[in-house]
Amino acid sequence: MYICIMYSSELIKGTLKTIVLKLLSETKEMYGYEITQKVKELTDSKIVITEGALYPLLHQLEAEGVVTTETVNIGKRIRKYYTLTQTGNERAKEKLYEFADFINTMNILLDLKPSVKYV
Amino acid sequence: MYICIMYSSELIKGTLKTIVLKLLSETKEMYGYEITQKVKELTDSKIVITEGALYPLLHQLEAEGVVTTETVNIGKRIRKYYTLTQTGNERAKEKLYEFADFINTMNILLDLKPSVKYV
DNA sequence: CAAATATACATAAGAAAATTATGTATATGC
DNA sequence: GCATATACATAATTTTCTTATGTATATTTG
Repeated sequence: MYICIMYSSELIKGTLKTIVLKLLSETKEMYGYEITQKVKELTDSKIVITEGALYPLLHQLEAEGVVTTETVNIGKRIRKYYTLTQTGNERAKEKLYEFADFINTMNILLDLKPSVKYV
Repeated sequence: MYICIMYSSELIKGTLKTIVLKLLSETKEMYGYEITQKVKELTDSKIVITEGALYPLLHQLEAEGVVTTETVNIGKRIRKYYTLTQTGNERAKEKLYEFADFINTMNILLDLKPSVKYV
């Protein structure tokens, strides 16, 4: 499952794309399994991305020209590396900015403080 | 539409219940239309709740025993007031706590600072 | 060294939650 | 009088994720 222990799944919907774009904007090249492990590690297993959610998204991003892929043979197994295109880098920035703004709005609405800064 | 100008719809999915429960936990009694207007006002029209999203949710919450309703006649029109039950109050607290924790996790993951406090 | 677990991809059926559209009706402001 | 606001409701469709299934190689552990 996309979310494992902590959060009700409905809460997370729609953040997957933002998460993936952010990770790819930091680490030039990543493959699917690597992304799932990185998220698990960074969130202390609070957010666990499933393959059923991730792979279709990655394929969609490729179809949209947001990422390009390179398939590499690791022994007899394959590994598919994803890299952001120029469009992808802009998209990542937009998504992050949008998310930060959304958090600010939610903080005001739900009366949580302080607010998030995104520079 | 649920979201009007600012945010991509996917980002907001799943936050509606949290928003509604929070508002009801602050203002004993609210009716549907009032909730849509309050959210619009508090978010400066960045988040706009649609009837198609709100009413089914309110009905669901009633079926679950989270809220009780009271129908009042305003002239020849009806107004349906929603009030949190005891269960509902607990649910509201849980949802808010969960959301605050989720925001913290996302801040770490997306490297946004500072984090949100929920006491 | 066999079995369990981890690595690594993929897709398809179904569920959940919203969008979009439609419907009904009264009240108010210009 | 007409447009907009108030106030409810539901139904078809879409999006996005969950759950399940499938294939296959690599590594760890008892």
